[in-house]
Amino acid sequence: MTQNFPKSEKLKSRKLIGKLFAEGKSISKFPIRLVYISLSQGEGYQVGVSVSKRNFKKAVSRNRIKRLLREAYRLNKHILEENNEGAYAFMLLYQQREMPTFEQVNRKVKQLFYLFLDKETGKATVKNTTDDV
RNA sequence: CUCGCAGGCCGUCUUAUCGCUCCCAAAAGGGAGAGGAAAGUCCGGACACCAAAGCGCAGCGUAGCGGGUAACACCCGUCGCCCCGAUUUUUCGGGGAAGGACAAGUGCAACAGAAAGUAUGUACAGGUAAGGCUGUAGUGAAAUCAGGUAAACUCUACGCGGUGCAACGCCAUGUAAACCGACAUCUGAGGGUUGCGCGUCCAAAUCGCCUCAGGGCGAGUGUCGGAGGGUAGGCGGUUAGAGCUAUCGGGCAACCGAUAUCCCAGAUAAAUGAUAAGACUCGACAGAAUCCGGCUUACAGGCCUGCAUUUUUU
Repeated sequence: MTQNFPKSEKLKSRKLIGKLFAEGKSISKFPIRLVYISLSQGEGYQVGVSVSKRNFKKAVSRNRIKRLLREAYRLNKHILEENNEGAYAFMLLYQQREMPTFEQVNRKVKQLFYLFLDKETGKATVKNTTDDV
């Protein structure tokens, strides 16, 4: 399985991001929220991350959390690729005021991905979401 | 060695695995990758565009003298002033600041005092035709002294055009075409223009018909508004520069010159990270966004230099 995060998987189009927030569905596993939308063309995932300036005034803190979110995606994206072949745009949002550890972010992102698979594919996932500690 | 003041410097490190951005390479692979403040956006520039890049007013900035610089409100030197310490009849050392003009006008001034700016008129003495007319006393920093005050208005001198890389250039493209309304067509609708004014600039094309000869109507053209309908991508600008380091020379210094050497982030929903292990003094403030020079603010801990001070030893 691959654990890289090349440019082609980064959500870059301003237009697509606008569409994502306007029309996308969302699932939440506090303090992280996943907004996603199915893409009609292309394949694979395009992923962006975001932290509100309101919750973290300092750029250093926002950078830190965005890096943790990207890292969590990179290490867990095999969960998505093994179970779903569609094309999606993702936006991961961090919605708390406290600085998390990598382990906290990693766990929540994993849970979110399983929730996403349940919802989109309907099939039972390999792992249960609740006992994942 | 103790405590204090001033100035300067550094600002976690090492290894492994998995990643990110840029560059080199056909590939394998290799190389580089946040700060002293990257911050606040407060000054000064470079660079780019804008019409008369014109003038006046307004507005803003600066303020001993000399120097440095691309430039400055910054830096250096120096004079005067103020404060502290030593010395004592004059110096030395350290520190501080927003240091042009109150003899143009206006304003302001605690306490004391009869009276504090159009000045006032107590006591004693002197003097007069008469009178605070004169002196002294008294209050106060100051009592017609050309009073004080310009981090008060103001005045003087000098300087300042505006907007900022979301500038700007190129490619792609729909502020499109068609439609409706109003106004105008050189006696000009309207537009451009920095806060205002003046000035200046841009701006349409005429044709047909009717006529009582003034003009009228229509088409075209132009402008404004309505409605309609998008894009929001790519490349350049964009990192080799008032550049870094070293040596020598000039200068009290800021700084300048010469030679050698090095290439040192370049992202764009936006790279520089994650995990594991280890070390120690246990890691603060904090993330480049066109680029430089300053200022200001934030900052755990550590180091160095100078001055003063206390103590010990020789």
